[in-house]
Amino acid sequence: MPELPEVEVVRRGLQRWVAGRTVARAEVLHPRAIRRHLPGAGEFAARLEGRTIGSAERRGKYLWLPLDGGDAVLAHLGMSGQLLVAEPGSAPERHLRIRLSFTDGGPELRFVDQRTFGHVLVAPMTVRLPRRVPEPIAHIAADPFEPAFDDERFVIDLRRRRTEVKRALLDQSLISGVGNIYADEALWRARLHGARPTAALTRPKIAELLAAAREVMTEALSEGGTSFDSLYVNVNGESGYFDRSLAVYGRRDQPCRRCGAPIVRESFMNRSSYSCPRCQPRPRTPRKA
DNA sequence: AGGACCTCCTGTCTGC
DNA sequence: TGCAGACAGGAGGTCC
Repeated sequence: MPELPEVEVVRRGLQRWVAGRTVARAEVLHPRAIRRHLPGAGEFAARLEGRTIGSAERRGKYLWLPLDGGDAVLAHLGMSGQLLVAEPGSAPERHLRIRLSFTDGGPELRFVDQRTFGHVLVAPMTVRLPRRVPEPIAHIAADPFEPAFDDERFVIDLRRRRTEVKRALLDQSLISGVGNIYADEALWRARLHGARPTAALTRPKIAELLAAAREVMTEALSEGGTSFDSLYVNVNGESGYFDRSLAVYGRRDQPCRRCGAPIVRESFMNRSSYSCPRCQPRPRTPRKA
């Protein structure tokens, strides 16, 4: 559920609470949480203990903490992941998966994740410019708030795809940070149905869609990030969410805030898409029967 | 090789 | 009441 704005809230929390601190001990309480760290839990802990965290970085929905020595702790929150700051010795959360304690004896960093779609690993950094990122996410595109994001490139690449526009928005190798909620919100703002073929979109329409995505995520961030299920909490354990501002997501049968037509829910890739049937008409020629 | 679908996972909610 | 099934969905893997 956490998308770019929610992850950015977490990043800011990490920057405040763990940057500059040295890891004393790393405990893995559930092996699935480090399943992408192929050498396993013992090596994961050994790679962390004694290392000092430099800062907190983000690209799209990925977070990382550069370590002295050149590699980084990389994390993805998945659906339900939380990074919590907690007093040492305080009661473990029900779904506590990883715990980092620090040499200064201050607050621990805990990775808590009910559905275990999230993961954490330690990895080297790429050397590729303009921005060095952890190797496992070298294929993840810049997010639309990074200086490295190229609007003109995005327009060209999107039109080159032979797919539907919502699928393209969710494709993290084209643009990162956009998930199901903000994809639906951006499409509503741009008055586009998610099933519209990307190749048929005009350049101005794509620019409008990109602007809408930036707007909706900027607004979400200004409200502290959003998350519907109570699972999402920011790094300090404080819940953040932004549901009042959503125009379509989760609003089936409620009136469109623009035209009053009842919002419809459609099935999409085993999940949901919400849209206004009047403002965002389905394409006339469906790609599939 | 790009695009589409499958799967992982657990807690909550709905309907019979 | 209880249980089965739907639902939430990011992203890597796999298949075509």
